[in-house]
Amino acid sequence: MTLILKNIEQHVTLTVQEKELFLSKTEIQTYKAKTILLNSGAICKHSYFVNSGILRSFNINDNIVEHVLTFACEGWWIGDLYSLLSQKPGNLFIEVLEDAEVVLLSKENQEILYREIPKLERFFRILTENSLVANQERLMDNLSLTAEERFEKFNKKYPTLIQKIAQKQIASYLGVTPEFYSKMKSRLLRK
Amino acid sequence: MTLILKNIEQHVTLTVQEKELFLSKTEIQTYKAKTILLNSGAICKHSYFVNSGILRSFNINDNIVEHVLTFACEGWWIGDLYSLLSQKPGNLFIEVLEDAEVVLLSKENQEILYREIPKLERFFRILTENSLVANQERLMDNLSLTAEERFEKFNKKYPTLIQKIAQKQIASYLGVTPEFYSKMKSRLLRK
DNA sequence: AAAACTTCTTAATCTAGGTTAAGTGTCCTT
DNA sequence: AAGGACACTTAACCTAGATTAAGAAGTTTT
Repeated sequence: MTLILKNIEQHVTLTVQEKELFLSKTEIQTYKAKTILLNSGAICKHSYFVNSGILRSFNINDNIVEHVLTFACEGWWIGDLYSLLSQKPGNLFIEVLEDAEVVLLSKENQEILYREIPKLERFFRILTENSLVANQERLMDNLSLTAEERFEKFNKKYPTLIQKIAQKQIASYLGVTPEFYSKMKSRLLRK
Repeated sequence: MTLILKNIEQHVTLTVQEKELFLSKTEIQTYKAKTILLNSGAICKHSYFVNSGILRSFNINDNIVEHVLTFACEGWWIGDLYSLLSQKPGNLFIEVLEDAEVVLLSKENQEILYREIPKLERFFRILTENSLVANQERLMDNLSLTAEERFEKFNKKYPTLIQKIAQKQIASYLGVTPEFYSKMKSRLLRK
């Protein structure tokens, strides 16, 4: 259960009281695979931290095609940041891909915690900075690499994910169709 | 000159002393168009805030093709966040597109300011959150929209930029070749 | 353990956007 | 004001990846 505290203490140090206060403002839930934690069009009320299992966030465009924005495994945060910050309806779905235990931190409690434990401003600043760096890299990769190059990079970066989740999810993350993903994979295996 | 203070005060309130301290840790420079402020392979030492003019950040892949990550006009921040945070050599160039006046904030001074004015943790957290939201939207747009749709969205979002900078820059931001951009533009005009 | 569903594979065909190339316009330089 | 370097356009042709379709292989449900 202290996974989330370990996560925080990678960047800032908390006192025992602060840890207790933090935990008192969170809530733990378990969810079965296929559960939808957030629907497109809804307002995102929580940040989610994954204790175990796998979640994903994705949107669906006019053509009814899904596109994965993020996967979140053990020790990762996930949410619809746009909706969470603006408290307006978002475009993202958040779904459980593999039975999961999740820590929920509501927006209100997050704001209370910023006031009570200012160090958490620093923690979430660093967390967000790291996400932004990763996102910028992915954006540039999508602009400048071929699907095959992105696939190989993904393989190296998340070797365990590939065994755990459906191919179509990875295809969707990479921005290709499942058919093309399959073709690409067999082409690479033949080498 | 107080543009940067106005920018900060959109999210947090500073005392007169804090404002003075902040400004004392920054430096103003003017640059001619085509000046390179940061080279790929170099370590990024500063965050840049644009008082006037236009900058861009971009990378260059193996094929010698440029891809624009960001434009920054009056009132925007720019930098190579990856390199700035890690203090490792980055992949981005930062270049002046239109004669500019820029506020430089060094990484060391930024860290001093975090210590002296903890509210700035909050400011930069919010700034980074907003960048991340914008980046995530752009990423999803690149995955799910056609070049034409991205072009129209860009038009609506940054109507003034289009008059000011070369078409090839916008093409590069959208992820298409200048030739295709030109074709697309005349196709849209014919409607 | 059969039915029903979903995922994955393979292959033929199609298209958004890339490449190459040649010509025109524009704006720095000197 | 002439020359040179870019920036933009147009057009013919090309390709990475999409679409469609149909079958095979797992999974889940009953």
